This record gives sequence, C-alpha cells and structure tokens, in this order.
Amino acid sequence: MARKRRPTLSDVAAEAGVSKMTASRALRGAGDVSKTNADLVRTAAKRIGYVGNPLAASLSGKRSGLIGVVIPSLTNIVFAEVLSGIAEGIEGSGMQPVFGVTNYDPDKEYEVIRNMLSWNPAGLIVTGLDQPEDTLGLLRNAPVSVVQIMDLDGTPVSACVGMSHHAAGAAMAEALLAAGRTAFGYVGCGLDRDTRARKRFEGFAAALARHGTGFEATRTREGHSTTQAGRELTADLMAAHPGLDCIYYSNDDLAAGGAFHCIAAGLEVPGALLLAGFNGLDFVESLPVRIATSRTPRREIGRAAARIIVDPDRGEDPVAQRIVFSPRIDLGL
Amino acid sequence: MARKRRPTLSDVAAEAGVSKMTASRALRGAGDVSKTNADLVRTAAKRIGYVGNPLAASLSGKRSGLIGVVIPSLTNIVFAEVLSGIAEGIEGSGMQPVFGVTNYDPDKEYEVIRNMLSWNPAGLIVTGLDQPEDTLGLLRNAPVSVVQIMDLDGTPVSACVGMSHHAAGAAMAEALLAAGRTAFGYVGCGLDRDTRARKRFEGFAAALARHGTGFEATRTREGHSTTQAGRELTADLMAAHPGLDCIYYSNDDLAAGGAFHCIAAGLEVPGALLLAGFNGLDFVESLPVRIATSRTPRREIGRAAARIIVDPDRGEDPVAQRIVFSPRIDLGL
DNA sequence: TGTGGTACCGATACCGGTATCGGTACCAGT
DNA sequence: ACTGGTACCGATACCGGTATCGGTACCACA
Repeated sequence: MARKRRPTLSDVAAEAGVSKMTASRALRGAGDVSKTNADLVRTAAKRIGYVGNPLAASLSGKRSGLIGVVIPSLTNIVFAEVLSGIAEGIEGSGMQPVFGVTNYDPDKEYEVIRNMLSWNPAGLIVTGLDQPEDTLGLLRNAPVSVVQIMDLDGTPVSACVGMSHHAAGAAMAEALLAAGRTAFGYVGCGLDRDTRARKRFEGFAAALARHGTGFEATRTREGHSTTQAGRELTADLMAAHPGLDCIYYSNDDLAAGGAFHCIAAGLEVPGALLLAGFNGLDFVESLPVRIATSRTPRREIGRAAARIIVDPDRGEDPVAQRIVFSPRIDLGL
Repeated sequence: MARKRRPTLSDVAAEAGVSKMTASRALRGAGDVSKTNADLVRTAAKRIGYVGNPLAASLSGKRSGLIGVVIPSLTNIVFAEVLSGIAEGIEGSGMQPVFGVTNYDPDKEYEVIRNMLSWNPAGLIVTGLDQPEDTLGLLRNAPVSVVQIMDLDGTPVSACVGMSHHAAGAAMAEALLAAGRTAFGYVGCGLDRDTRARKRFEGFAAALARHGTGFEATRTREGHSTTQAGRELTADLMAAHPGLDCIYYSNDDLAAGGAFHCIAAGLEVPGALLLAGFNGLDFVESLPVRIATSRTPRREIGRAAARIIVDPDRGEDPVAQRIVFSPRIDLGL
C-alpha cells in the first residue's frame, strides 16, 4: 500500500489557513504570532500528525539539533555511563546525541570529529585534552561549542568538564601512604593510548617520590583493561615481588582481576595486600574483598557537558567554562 | 577572527570550472562525468578542503546517512557492546549511528523512535520484538529499513537478528540437569521490564517441567541488575533454602554477585552450588570460582544488524531477513 | 487629521545539496 | 548528408524548513 507522504509544514499551514511562515513561528514558539493563530496552527499540526523535519530545520537554521560525542571506547562501561549522562542532560531539549568511537586511535579520532563536524552539530563533546595538533585545529576552528570531558590536566580548547587525573593519582598515593602502606606495585593496561591513566600513574609516582619512595615494580600490557589481564598481571607481579603490600591499578577492572587472583591464591586482602583501582564502578562494592578506589562522577560529567551545549544562556561571551569534579577516595577499609 | 565559511559544492564547482551538478556527480562517483572532469573536481575539492554537507544531501536525496539505534540501557555493558558492533558494522559506509535510550520504558521508546524517524534515517535498529502496538505501527509505516535485534521469540516487523531467549533458557536447564543438578533456585532483576530475561526464565522453567521438576525458590527484585543485588538476593535465597545445588540468574552480573556471596560465605562453587548466568561477559572467565553462562554474540549481532541496513544489495524485495544466533553454553566445569 | 508605534503576517530568498530532463558534441552507420 | 546513438553537461526545480524584510491594521497621541 502506498504510504502517505508525511505531512510538511506547508500542509499544516494550509490546514490552519495561514502562511508557512506563521505556522513555523507558531510551532517554534517564536514571537509575532497572535494567540488565535498559534492555537489554530497547533491544533492543525496535531490533527494531521505533523512531525517537524529537523534535517530541513538544520539546513536552514544553520545549526542542527545534533550533538556529537566522541569517545575512545564503548566497551569500557565508564564511557557508556558518560554517554548515559549526556543522554540525560539533553533530555527534553529535542537534541540528538550521535556518537563516534575512536578506539584510542588519534587518526580515527580526527576522522570521526571531521565527519561529525560535517553535520554541523550544535556542539561537540570530545574525550580528553590531549588531541594532536591537527585535531585541535579542527576543534578550534569549528563553529560549534566544544566541550572536552574527563580531563583537566592541560589546556582546553574551550569548555571543559572533568577532573585532574594527576591529582587523583597523587591523592590516592597520599591516602595509601597515610594508611601505612610502604611497598608499592603498579599494574596497568593500554598506557600507551590512555593518557589519563598515564597521568594518574604519574601523579601517584610523583606523590610517592615526595615521600621519598617509589614503585618497587610495575606490570603493564597493551590492549584494553580486562579483569583477566588484571588477574594475570597481578599473579605475575606478586610472584616476582611477594613483599608488596599495595598495588595501584590503572582502573577498577584490573583491580578486580587482582582481587580475584588474591582470592584464588589465598592472599589476604586488604590486610596483607591492599589493592587500589580507579573509577568506583558499582561492582566494587559487592566484591568478596574490599578494594580501594576513586569514585568518579561519570554520569554527572556527561550531564554537565550536555548542559553546556544545550543551554544557550550562560555566558554569551566566549568565556570557556571549566567544571571541576574531584573523585572521592574510598579505601574500603 | 572571522572564521571562513566552509566551502560548498558550488565553490568546488567554480574552482574546477564545471557546474555544481557535475561536481556533485564526480564526488559521488555517479555516472555521466568524463574522467578529465572527475579528476578536476576531485583535486579541486581536495585543494579547497571541501567536506560535503550530509544535511543538505539528506534533505535533497530523501534519505539520510543516519542510523537510529534504540536500546533500553547504556549502563548495561551488553548494549554498549551491541552499539560497538554496530559502529563496526557501518565502518566505512559514511553513515552515522545515533542512539536513543529508553530505560525499558515503552512510552519513552515510542517517543525515541518517533523522534528518530523525524530525521528520516536510512535505518532503525531497535531492541526486542515486544513493542506495544502503537510503536509497532510506527515501525511498520516507517519508510526505512527496520531491524529488530537481540530476540527471535515473536514476530518481527521486518528484519531481525538475535537469538531465542526461550530456547537459551531451556538449553541451560537441560545442560544443568545433565550435569546432575536437582535443586534449582532462580534470581532475577527487573523481570517486569526485561522481557528477554523473562523468556529465558520461562524457557528454563519449561525445561525443568519437562523433566518433572521446577524451581524450588525464586528471588526477584525490580530495578536493574547489579552484582550487589545478585549478592544480596543470593544470600537471602540460600539462607532460606540451603539445600539448593544450582541457581539460575537472569544474567552474569547477578551471577557474579552470587559468586561473591558464596566466596564470602565459604560456599563451595561449583561443587556444592552451581551458579548459572547469561551473556558470557568477559569478567566471568577471571572470577575466582567458575560459573556457568551462555555466551551471546553481542558484537556480532550489532554488526549483522548494521550490515543489513548498510548493504542495499541483498534482497531488493522486502523479504525480511532473519539472522539467527545461538548462545553457546559454558558450564565452567 | 496626521504621525508614530506596535502587533502581526506573509512573500521571497535562501540553506547546500540531488533528481530530472533537455541539450550539445561527436561518431558510426547508411 | 542524414539519422541515431552514446557520452557528457548544466539549467532548473525541488527537498522542507527559517531569516529577513516590507507590508497592513489598528490604536494612541499630538
């Protein structure tokens, strides 16, 4: 059966007996429409089941209702939660999030951003501050609001919401030192790609150094973080350095893997060995042993970033906003 | 500084000394362009840094390069992985995935789908087969290819890629019975919303019934699945029914929580108590105790769904495709 | 009675592409 | 020389909205 063409603004206008322009204004709630006509248009639209065409509106209005989100990975629940927060943040604004995944690949990132820009979105939310120069150029020249998220250690292109990973690493080190730990190990994955994990590592190491100590041993691996990797690296690390009393992980997944190893190996956690992760993922709470972690407000970050783009009000002038979150440390003791 | 207007097709045409139309054809690789002009246009485009405007192309060409993806949740890693698979599947097709999250709310789902359709995307990927009638109407009348994913138990609107959850539940029950288990318990979350989990439960129960048995006890809770919930519900269940030798969970997260409880409570797993989840999430492998699970090809499902939309070739006629996956059971013994 | 506002409305010109269709050039066949 | 293809090209009309700007009514005020 022939599917009916979907009604356009002209149809609404005809139905309401006004001009296209008046219909457009009425539907958008723009000014210069009499109450009578506005009602007429609205009911007409409802009657014929009119749904606006954002494509046309975007093309005409110079700005689309699209929000581009660039994240390194979806498999990492952290970014999925950020996305979730973004979805919450734009709720009711009529905007659509579109995402691109870079797999921590700078070239892919450049492509993704370029591609997104071609849709001329209302805004772009990109992860991190450490893009290569050409990507930064793209972002700086983009005629859209750019929000960089998750990180604060660096110079943002414009707005920025996140936390200092360097500080987070340092804070965890301080807390662990204060808890009496003395022999530190480190386990990380994908440090070559994940600059934020690296910043945490550096912050942690710097704090240790300030206290006249350092990591006794580290185990790192390429590829992305899995509990399995955490388990294996921990086993390896502890076999070589049984004297460690604390391991810092690049994130909770690895730390959980560490916990699993310890349980299987009969190592007492956190008594003999304290494990510290990062992110404060939900499952940490229900682990059979307690581990330390830094809780990060992922959803809030997403929400805040989305709002910056959605809200036109705050600061018409190009004062770049900077929203700072601080992870909360939980030693789990 | 005044940002330069981004170059349009007309600019390219002017630069190449041909008409807009010829430039358009050349860039799209459509026919009717001499090799000479095609090269001219391509180099001109490169020279002035032309990037097409998909918005305009979509408006004009009647079909956008957008693919709408409707999923119930992002927090659940399973859907994040599906999304990931979709992103892989459309790789290189120049399409953009846009997503909408429904939080398992049918009304929200209706809204999200409606909203997505307004962008008239090339295709729509929606989760599940059990939409309410009005939503189905929306999908059936949509002038786009619709792919329903994750489920097979029901009547798809058109294409469909996924697995039978009823069968998956039944298969797991058979496997557990074959492994000699006799006293079954069940733990689930959000069954009111999650129809697929419910189908697994029903399939499992039906299989038990065929063998003249059934669940001795069940513990369910609203809200979404977390390891914490799994841990609590398991503790509760085992306290009341210490004689159980097998628990079926609505998914791996809950099952992991169950495992954590058992470890903490000193229950021998899987010897005394066998835990069975669903999904085959990565972390299952590294758990300190082995649990059973059904591995689902989430990424493949996403990829397959994306391909159905991306590829115009297969079946010009509206033969609805149906791609069947079967989860693979791993008892972890 | 004129004059200036204010409120509202709609014609028209885009936005940046693509579909369509009618040329023009050039060559082969007769 | 005439006809019919084939290959290629570009003018024009959209796609479905919004920005802009010039009306028209109508009222208040001088």
